Amino acid sequence: MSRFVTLKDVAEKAGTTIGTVSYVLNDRKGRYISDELRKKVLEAASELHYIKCNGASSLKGMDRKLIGILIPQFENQFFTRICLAAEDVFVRYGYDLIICDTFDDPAREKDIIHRLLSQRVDGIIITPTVKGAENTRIVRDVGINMVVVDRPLEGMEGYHWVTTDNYGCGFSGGEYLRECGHRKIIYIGWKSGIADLDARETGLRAASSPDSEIYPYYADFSPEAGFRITVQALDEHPDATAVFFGFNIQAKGGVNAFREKGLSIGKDISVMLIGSPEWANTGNNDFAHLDMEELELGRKAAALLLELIRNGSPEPNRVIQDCVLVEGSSVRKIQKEER
Amino acid sequence: MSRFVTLKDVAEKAGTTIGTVSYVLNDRKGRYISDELRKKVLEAASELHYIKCNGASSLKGMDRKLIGILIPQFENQFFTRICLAAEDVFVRYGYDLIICDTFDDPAREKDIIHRLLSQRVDGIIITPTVKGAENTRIVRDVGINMVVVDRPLEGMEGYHWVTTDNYGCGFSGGEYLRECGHRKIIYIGWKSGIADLDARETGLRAASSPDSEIYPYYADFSPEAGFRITVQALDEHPDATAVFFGFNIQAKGGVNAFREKGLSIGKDISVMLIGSPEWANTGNNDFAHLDMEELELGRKAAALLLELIRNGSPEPNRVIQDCVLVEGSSVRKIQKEER
DNA sequence: ACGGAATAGGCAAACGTTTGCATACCGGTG
DNA sequence: CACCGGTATGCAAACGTTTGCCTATTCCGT
Repeated sequence: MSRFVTLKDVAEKAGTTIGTVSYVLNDRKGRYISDELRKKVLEAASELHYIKCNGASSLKGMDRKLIGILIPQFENQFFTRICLAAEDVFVRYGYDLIICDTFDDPAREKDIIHRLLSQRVDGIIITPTVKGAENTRIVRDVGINMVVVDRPLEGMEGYHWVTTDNYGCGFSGGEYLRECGHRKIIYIGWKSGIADLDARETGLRAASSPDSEIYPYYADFSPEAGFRITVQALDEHPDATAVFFGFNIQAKGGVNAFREKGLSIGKDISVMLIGSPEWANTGNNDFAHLDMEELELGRKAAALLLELIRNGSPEPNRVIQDCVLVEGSSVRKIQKEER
Repeated sequence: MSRFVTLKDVAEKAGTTIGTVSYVLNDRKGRYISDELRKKVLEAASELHYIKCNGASSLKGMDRKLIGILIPQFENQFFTRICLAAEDVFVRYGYDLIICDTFDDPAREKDIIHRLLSQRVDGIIITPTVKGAENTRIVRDVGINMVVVDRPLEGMEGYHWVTTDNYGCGFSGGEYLRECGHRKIIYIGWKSGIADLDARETGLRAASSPDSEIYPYYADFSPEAGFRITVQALDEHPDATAVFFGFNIQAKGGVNAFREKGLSIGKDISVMLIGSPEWANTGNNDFAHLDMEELELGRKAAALLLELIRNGSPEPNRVIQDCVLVEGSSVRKIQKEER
């Protein structure tokens, strides 16, 4: 099938031995090599188009130059942006990124982790499923570096974690809606089983004024479910003046419900969401939202993992990143006298 | 650092030798192994949490179980969808996917290809840059299977290629605009240096009626460039009734130009694009567009590559996928008497 | 009783690297 | 001249697998 040039081939052509070739190509010090021979080796390697076999060198304890990243939803821009940013960091240090989609399925997650270990990756970045703590135990056991992003490993201690301020997201959004005069708010959320994510709703409630009414609705983590639940919520609460989407993926379907119901966004109904999908401010859309700056999140996670791989770090790190409120015409400012 | 269990450890615990363990774990036939010993080996492996080292077995000619995919723009949903679909196919066969962003930079592409070969991937899927033919020569030389997606390898023969019908996209769009009565159309395109992509404009022109006017504008492959060029085009051609975006990435910025100029999409100006970014039909947006069905594209490419890896295939394959016209309220139907 | 399957499993060579150890030459110093 | 440190390179063991080649026992038919 495929035929690769090996050190042996290079050594033969340069008239020396594989040991010497290895030293030259890796530019190792602690060994004397004449300029003449070095040049011959380099030439031979280049002429034969020698490409080192990473798998073989990793057997000798070298870096595999491979990082695995597990995300729960590839179609969710929040996660693809994290990957994008991480990849950009890793390539600078010669690492390749294996990107895996768990589809939020714990069984699939377990499987993927196994495969990644089998590839002997140098490190893992993961946004875990509900069973993440259990599934990642093996990673810790074999001693592979890992950084958790976004969601926590529930029931586990002492891991490295880079995340957003979920409570803050909810709170900032709630504050903005309160300031704009909204008192009856539909909240669309996801019952993920991950306590940390529920803080979005908690934050929203905490920021709302005491006389406010929050109508909570929960659906699956998909645009379709978001659409259906939004229609239902609007039907059941025609008095609501605003809809707050806790998750952009549900919002994507949800925002299509208003057209369906003949409601004009920013006039008949105010809409806001957590996250910055590209549709939020493109074309006719101008949605108020909370930017979680996921590019920065990905960069931080990648940098932390690299640090761990290179130097190790005894004490577990935890980084919480603030979110940024972005105003938009999708939220109407209700005058005092209107209420 | 990390400490993995090896075949030797398992063999010791099971009271046998590594050879036998290997046979058992890989379920190789052609060798007799008593049920008793097999059970002991399996138990030992599971208790010790043995995880095979793929790198070592690939040294012996086994599959690396690793596929590389190169795309020019990670932030472009067209490509992320291709990856998403491909990943989904590959995992079913136990392959991991290394996703790499070339940023359309030939030097980076060359670098990435080198790294992937160094990982001894079993196959490569690539949407090449302008220098793709040159940069992928080495892939062919070492005999690694490769499938090209979307753009061609210009100046090269006999490779496997899965692509969309660029001419057809332009033609279908032009036809639709003609039927809706549009005669003065701004075309926003990308001077990529890739002839195949220019067929989009050619198709548009071919479908337009003879008395039509096409105003072509070209910009870089980014939303920002798309925005600027659209503003300029609108300034220079206030008589145009429609704008046709050849590339969704430019369109993303471009569609924000209309708000800026006080033009209402679907009323004052008609807008259409090639591609199906998620913003096109979300919330207030309802853009007519040409769906290239990239999920299907990714699936086909992955399936073809798998086929090549498993069975090989002498004659190079070429698959061209049709695009689908999706109507939308962004295009106004101009009445005869209005003209 | 004997030859030959069939059953069962050990041994060691290879895959492509990295690296410690050994060798060998040279010039200079005591 | 014996010794030493510096220079330059070869040799071979290991890393964790896979697999071809042995050996040894049992069982059956003649």
